[in-house]
Amino acid sequence: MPNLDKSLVADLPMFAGVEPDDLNDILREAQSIRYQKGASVFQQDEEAHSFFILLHGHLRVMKVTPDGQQVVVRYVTPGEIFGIAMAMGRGTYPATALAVVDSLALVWPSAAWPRLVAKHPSLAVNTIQTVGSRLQDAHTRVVEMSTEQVERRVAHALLRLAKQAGRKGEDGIRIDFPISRQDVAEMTGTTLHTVSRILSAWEDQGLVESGRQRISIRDPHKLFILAERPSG
Amino acid sequence: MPNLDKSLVADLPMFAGVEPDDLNDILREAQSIRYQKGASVFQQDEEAHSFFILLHGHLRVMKVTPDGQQVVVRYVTPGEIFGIAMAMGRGTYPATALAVVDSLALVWPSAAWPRLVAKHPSLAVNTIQTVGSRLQDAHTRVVEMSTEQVERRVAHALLRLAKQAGRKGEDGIRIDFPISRQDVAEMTGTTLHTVSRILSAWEDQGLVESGRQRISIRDPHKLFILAERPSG
DNA sequence: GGGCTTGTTTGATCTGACGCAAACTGGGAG
DNA sequence: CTCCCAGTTTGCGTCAGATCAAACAAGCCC
Repeated sequence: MPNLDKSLVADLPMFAGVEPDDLNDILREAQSIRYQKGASVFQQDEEAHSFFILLHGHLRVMKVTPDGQQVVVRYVTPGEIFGIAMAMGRGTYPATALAVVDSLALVWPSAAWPRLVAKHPSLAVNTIQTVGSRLQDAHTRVVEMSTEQVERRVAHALLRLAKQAGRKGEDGIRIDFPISRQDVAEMTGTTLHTVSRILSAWEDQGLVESGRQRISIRDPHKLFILAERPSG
Repeated sequence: MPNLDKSLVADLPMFAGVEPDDLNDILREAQSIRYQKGASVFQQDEEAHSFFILLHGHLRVMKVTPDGQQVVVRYVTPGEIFGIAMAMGRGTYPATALAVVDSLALVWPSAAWPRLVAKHPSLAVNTIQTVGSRLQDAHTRVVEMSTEQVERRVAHALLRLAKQAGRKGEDGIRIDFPISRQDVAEMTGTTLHTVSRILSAWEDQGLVESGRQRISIRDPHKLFILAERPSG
């Protein structure tokens, strides 16, 4: 993995507790690959040949049902490890990852994983924490889907997006990659029509400002109230 | 951990690749504790003082929302590790675990985890796989909640219960612990009323046979068809 | 810059499932 | 054996949100 600023990578949670020398050893086996906007990084059910760390850009991870419906599992933000299907004991990827903007990732062959983990036990510990926190997120989402109605689910989704990919601008916190009504619908288990109606209503109230594949949160606090309040 | 048949424990997936001597080392730090039906093993938001392996019985793991609604996260079956909040980097349990029948578990202090993992790297590898497979399950559930309507969600839930806690009887596959309509509702994000209606209909069609806190699947194949078919 | 594609808005209608309410029943406690 | 309670069944009215349908707009390509 030539010509890459290691100081950035060294601070990632995945490499916490890893000595600089060991880090070099780990990075030596990786290559960096660019993905153009719209390109797929890996496909659902494809053999899990590699695992990755995102350096730049944003990915959408989604699952497709047998009858063609899509569900957005999550968005990957820089610094995150992803595609670790092999480490989780699977032979294939459980979902598809797509670059929503031009992106750059470190890529290791899955075959390197057992060796790396054996040599650098911190990796295993950090991976447990990473996967564990994703499990929490997934459970949170199950709880939301079970108990909240659509408007609040959308509010929660937007707040989450703002936290992990929000960029402060003059019109509030803007989600830093193109995202459509359809995408939000696939994150919250509803339809683009309903999302559109909700965003229109929020726009009238001055809560958000949005357009074609673009959402900014003007009033995060009010949105938060709306997300938490049983019926507000 | 005195007087326990180690041969049973040795075959658990969590201890795959662990040498017998090492296993003794691990088990030495555990104690076994009994939980009466209805007793809580740990509580949501409580400090994560211990982690566990279930030896006998069944636990219901659930989350409670701020406004008091419950969601069943999963049922724990014998052989499974649970309560590993600490390993996942959390200080408190994210959910409550309740014994639905008299149960028996091995219990380790959470403080022992780092030491055990450091000494027996297989534990970390196995834990990643365990947590990973739970993450898959959770994502599957999110997809179901997003794309399927209630009847199919209930069908999937029952099939899953049958697979992990089914006991063959004369009236089909019976779920091996007391489970109410309310419980099924909390697993599928619906109400006990709707579950009751669905089960009644299925009973008329000879798909299931059920009663007070008791469900048997008479015709798993037809139920499976119903669960998978877009509109059957 | 004109046309086309892709995403968005908004209206009208329909319905699955929820909420409420009330009756019913299995099985344990005394 | 009877009472009682928790769990279950079932009917009915209602509504959040899906579905269907159509017009509309922002970019992008040529």
